[in-house]
Parts: sequence; C-alpha cells; structure tokens
Amino acid sequence: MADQKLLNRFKEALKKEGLKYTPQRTAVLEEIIKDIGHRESEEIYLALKKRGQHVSRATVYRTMDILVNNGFARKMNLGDGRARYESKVNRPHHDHLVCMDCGLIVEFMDQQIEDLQDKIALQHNFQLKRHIHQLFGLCKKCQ
Amino acid sequence: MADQKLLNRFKEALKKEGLKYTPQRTAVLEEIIKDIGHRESEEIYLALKKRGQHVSRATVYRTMDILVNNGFARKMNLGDGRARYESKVNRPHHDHLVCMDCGLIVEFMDQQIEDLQDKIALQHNFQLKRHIHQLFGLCKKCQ
DNA sequence: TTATAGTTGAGAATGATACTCAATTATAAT
DNA sequence: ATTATAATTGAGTATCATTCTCAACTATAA
Repeated sequence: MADQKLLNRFKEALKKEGLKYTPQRTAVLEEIIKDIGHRESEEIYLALKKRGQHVSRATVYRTMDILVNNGFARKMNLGDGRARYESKVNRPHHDHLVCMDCGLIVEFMDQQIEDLQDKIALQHNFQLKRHIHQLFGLCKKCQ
Repeated sequence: MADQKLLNRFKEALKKEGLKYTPQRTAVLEEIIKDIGHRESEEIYLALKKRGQHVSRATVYRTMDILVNNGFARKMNLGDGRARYESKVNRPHHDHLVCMDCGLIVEFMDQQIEDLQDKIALQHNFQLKRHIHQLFGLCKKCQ
C-alpha cells in the first residue's frame, strides 16, 4: 500500500505536468510499487484486473510512461520486444544480469563501473542522463 | 569489397548450419562490412536496392540474423523499436554512448569495465555470453 | 543431370504499443 | 455546491517493425 507521502509526491508530479490525479493512475502506481520483479504491461494490466481494479490496457501504457518520466518506475528492454517495468520507489540503483535460458534476472550494482561510466561520458563531453547495462549469459542452473 | 578469406569464412559458417551460399546473402554481407555507422534493416535494404542488388526485405532480415548468430554483425537496440546493425568484421569490441537529442553514436571501450563485468558474472555464477552497455545523454552540441 | 532440401520474394500475419474519439470526470473558479 | 473546462478513460482501431507463408526457384551433392 502506498503511503500518503508517496501519494502526495505522485500528486505533485502530476500537477507539475498539468495531469489529473485519477483512481486509474493511482491504481497503477499502487501496483508497480508492490515491487514484484520485472513485469510487462500485460502482467500489470492483468494483476490490476485480478485485484478487481479495472484499468484499461491503454491507460496502463499511458500511466507507465508517466511513472517512468517522473522517476517512479524504470522501463527496461531485454531485446524480446516487450518492455519490462520495475519500481524505483525506495529502491537503490542497479543493473541486471539476465539468464538467456530461463529468463532469471539478477540485480547488481558496482560503484566502480558507475564511476567509470561518468569518466567516459566526461571524456566524450556527454552529459550523462541514464544508462543501460545488461549482462547476458547462463545462470548456474542453466549451464 | 569482401576479400576471399572473409567470403570463405562466411561460406563455412553457412555450411556448418546447413545453409546455402546465395548471392542475396553475400550481397547483405558485402553491404554490412562497408561499416557505415549503425544502420537499421530498412537502410540496409535501401542501400542494396540503390546499388542495383535487389534483395527483399524478408531476406535482409533473415540474413541479418545469420550474420549476427555467426559473429559477422552485431544487433543493437536503442529503445526506439528499430534494431540497428553494425559490422563485427575486423572491428574490435566496443560499447556505445548515445545522444538522446541528435542520435549521435560514439563508441567506447574500457578494459576495466570489461573486467568488472567478468567479475560480477563470476560472483553470481553466471557464464557470460554477451552484454549491452549503452550510456545515454546529451552530446556537446546538444547540451 | 537430377533429386532434394533450402531459399527467395511478395504479401499477409503478428504482436506490442500508440492513437482516436465520444462519453466521462477531476479541477478550479464562481 | 455548481459549473465550466480541459484532461482522461476505454474500446477498438491503427501503426510499424518484424516474422511468417508458400509457391516458384536455385544451390548443392550425388
């Protein structure tokens, strides 16, 4: 359940963009912050449906964009044509190891790599906004 | 122009998979090894067409898969829904800095990051096969 | 030369995501 | 509270990259 502080933060973010605070958008936020792995839009849509909250697919997609643009969620692309989303609420930054066989996703974070990225961006006069770092391979079970 | 050594390597790769050595496949290989930036299928299709080599879109897609699976090309996904391809022939490994505004792509390679990736995979008992490392930001001109 | 299995191209199918628009609703001013 | 207004919603349709289909064709090896 989202606490009031988070809901207010969400309300503020919406207001800042001239968007309305609706039950559907709140429902999607509540669902994403449950922090259940790395789900695709369809899974989020179905989870809401099961919960008795009917939010259309279109609204799920639209809301995920809002959540991503405002730092509540992160969109990831594993190369299979379907976007995955994960909560960014109360979660530290991390990147991913992905098993090419069973789909297992393991999170990792390495400060040295983060620093090296900054160094590289600086060297090329880039102002870094975000990055994608995914390591693909076979997990222990699938080798 | 592809040298005989490369063509033989291609022929061998095809044979190994029970695939035939056809003019269309060779044309796509010749086009990709020109090493013109990071192109999408459509650009490769059009380049071949302009060159007077008619290879269908379907065959371009099919051949790119073969080239990627056999180490002649690399497929990259910039998150805009279209795959990009670059030659891997006679080119050292590298990753990418991408300008979110003008689309400029700069290649980089950092051995420390490569080593850290191996370390992380090892720590999690993953047998590493490949990785995606993309830094998104604004290039000097677009800041 | 022939048999065979793989390939090709054109267009249709697919599938994730974005768009359309009429009905509905949150918001802010009265 | 009421109302005016502009944004939102849902259902279905459109889009677009990519994959599939299949009949005609072709590389390959015997």
